[in-house]
Amino acid sequence: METNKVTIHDIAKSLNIDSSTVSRALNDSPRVTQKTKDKILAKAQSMGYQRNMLASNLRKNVTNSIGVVIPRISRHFFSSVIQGIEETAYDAGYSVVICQSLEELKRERNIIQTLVANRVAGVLISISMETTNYEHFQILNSQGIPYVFFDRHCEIPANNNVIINDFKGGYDATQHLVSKGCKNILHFSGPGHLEIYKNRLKGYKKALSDNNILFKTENIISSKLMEQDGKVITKKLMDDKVNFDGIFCANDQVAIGAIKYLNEIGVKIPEQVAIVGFSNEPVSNVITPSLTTIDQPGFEMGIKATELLIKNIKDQSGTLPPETITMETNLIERNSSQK
Amino acid sequence: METNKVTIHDIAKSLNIDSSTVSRALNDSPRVTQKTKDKILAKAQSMGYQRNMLASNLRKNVTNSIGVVIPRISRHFFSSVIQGIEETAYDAGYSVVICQSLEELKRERNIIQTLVANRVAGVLISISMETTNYEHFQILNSQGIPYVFFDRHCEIPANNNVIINDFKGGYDATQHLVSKGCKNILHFSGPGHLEIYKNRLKGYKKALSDNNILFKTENIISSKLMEQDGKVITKKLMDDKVNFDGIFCANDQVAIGAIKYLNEIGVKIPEQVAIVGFSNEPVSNVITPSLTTIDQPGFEMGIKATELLIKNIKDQSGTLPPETITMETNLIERNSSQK
DNA sequence: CTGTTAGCGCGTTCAA
DNA sequence: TTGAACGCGCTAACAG
Repeated sequence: METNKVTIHDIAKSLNIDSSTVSRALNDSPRVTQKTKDKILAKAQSMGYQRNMLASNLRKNVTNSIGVVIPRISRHFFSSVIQGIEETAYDAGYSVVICQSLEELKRERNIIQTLVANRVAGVLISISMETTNYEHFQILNSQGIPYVFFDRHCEIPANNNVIINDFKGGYDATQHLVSKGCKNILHFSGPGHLEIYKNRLKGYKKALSDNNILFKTENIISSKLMEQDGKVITKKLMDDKVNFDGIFCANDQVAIGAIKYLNEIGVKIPEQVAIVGFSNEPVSNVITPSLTTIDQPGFEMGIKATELLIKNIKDQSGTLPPETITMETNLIERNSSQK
Repeated sequence: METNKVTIHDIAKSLNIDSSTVSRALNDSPRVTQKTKDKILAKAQSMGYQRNMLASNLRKNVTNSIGVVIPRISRHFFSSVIQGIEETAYDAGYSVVICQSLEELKRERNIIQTLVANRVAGVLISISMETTNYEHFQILNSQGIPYVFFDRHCEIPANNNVIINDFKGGYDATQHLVSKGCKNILHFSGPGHLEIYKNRLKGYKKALSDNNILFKTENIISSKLMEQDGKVITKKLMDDKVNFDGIFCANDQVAIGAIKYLNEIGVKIPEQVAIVGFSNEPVSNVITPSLTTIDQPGFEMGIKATELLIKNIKDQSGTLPPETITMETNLIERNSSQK
């Protein structure tokens, strides 16, 4: 047990040089001759040396981990973002620690604390639905830990953000429904304090006004956008015999709930009712007539966010200006002929 | 910048005691009076002390992280397992590092190396489809790092495993199809070297023989079980006009591929054809007549595996006998009346 | 370019 | 029960 006890001192001793030179060589410092570097690397290899990351971390007071804070890993959108994060981070030599807030502010605070205590190199954050104040992120500033918001960002402009063009997404979704002949379009919206849902709503309003359709407040139905919400909302709509010919859903969960409920009660979704969600895979498996989705590029978003974060981590001066990257959605119209 | 520089020395100094006593108190050692303990804890609180995990890790030569090695995070089954892992680990004070092998042996080896170098407290593993030898896991033994296989385990019995009763799952699936009247049931199986697929196949064979149905080798179609495989296989079957009245799919991906292809070419899946997969959510969203699934308890599996791992981490003696926990699947018959 | 020296902050010996 | 002292393995500062 416990083999691998080779330290830089061992390899220094066997080469009659100093351990600090070995350290420099292993870190590819320019302050070592290529010749001695080669010698040291060869020796290290042959002795089966492996750097003790714990000691290295302590000395540098930082780890090679990137913390990721998301509401839920099981949401398809987030797991595809993580796919992008993982690949980018892995290639750059970082490992990824994933933490779920489960949409609770309390947990989110806790997670940030833990990540700071573990001296992560940087943090990627998509805030929870409960998050209305952002004080807990200040600790990252005070500790000099760079961070990037993605998707669910906060309205503070002085941050690094990688976000979706939610306004255009909402606009496209609504415009699509209008062009399909819908006159009375409902919007299942999210919590009013989250930027992304505010912007999707703005897009919805703009598309209506551009088409000379009157905006009605009662057509906006806000919820936490869980699948269950979709069911409950749709049930109430049907029970109340509310008149509508289109729904623009602000996310996939609520859309799935709505479709499932309609299926359950045996209501055939007519061609002219279209449901537009904001994430790909899960909705695409729910077969309805004329289903169209506004897909978010989750994977690419993960890559962009990680690249931006790493750029900030690598930056020595700490004076990089805050940056906001906006990504576009894709409207995907599905074949309505499938049964 | 860089506030929080409170160390055990600072709090020792302000109390006129030694830092070692503070260390003991903070670790709740029995070798400190309750009175001084209280005093120290109060002071630590008021000074805003936070343990430096990096230093602690170095000294103990182990972190409080659990490594998880899985093929793909975006597979629904794995993300539900992770949900269980996360919750259990979090409650026990561990953080979770997720690593994806992407079904590549090379990456899997690499990951194990990295986890060892980072001195994780333990590892949870579901092996890749390429993994046919298990030497790279020996390094965990030699370093004294406990590990547990879940779902995709290897045939080595002297390990900790949390597995599905795949034999019974395969049996139940096949029996279900037979009882629905199927006489000629195909089986979409996985790589022959993986235990789980071998066992599902055994269950299939047993159910056939119990029903006096002749087993035919040509009814077994093996692949890597990706969605694309399901499409390709089904296309070939249809093109070749192969005669069958039921399919037992060894996972959800391949089932989705099959169903999607049939949808694409406009073939209505007749009532007597049932497709049985091995994971829940994604398939449940694919609406077909008489779809039945054999659900795996992913979340519970994550909990069990993590509990077993933590038990092994906590064990000082290192002589805990290997343990194998078997979990049962649930056959879920879906309402075939939905269109 | 290389060697010397000095910790990072904690946990654990050994003494008292 | 507490204190003193040491070192985990590495890197950074300062010499030369």
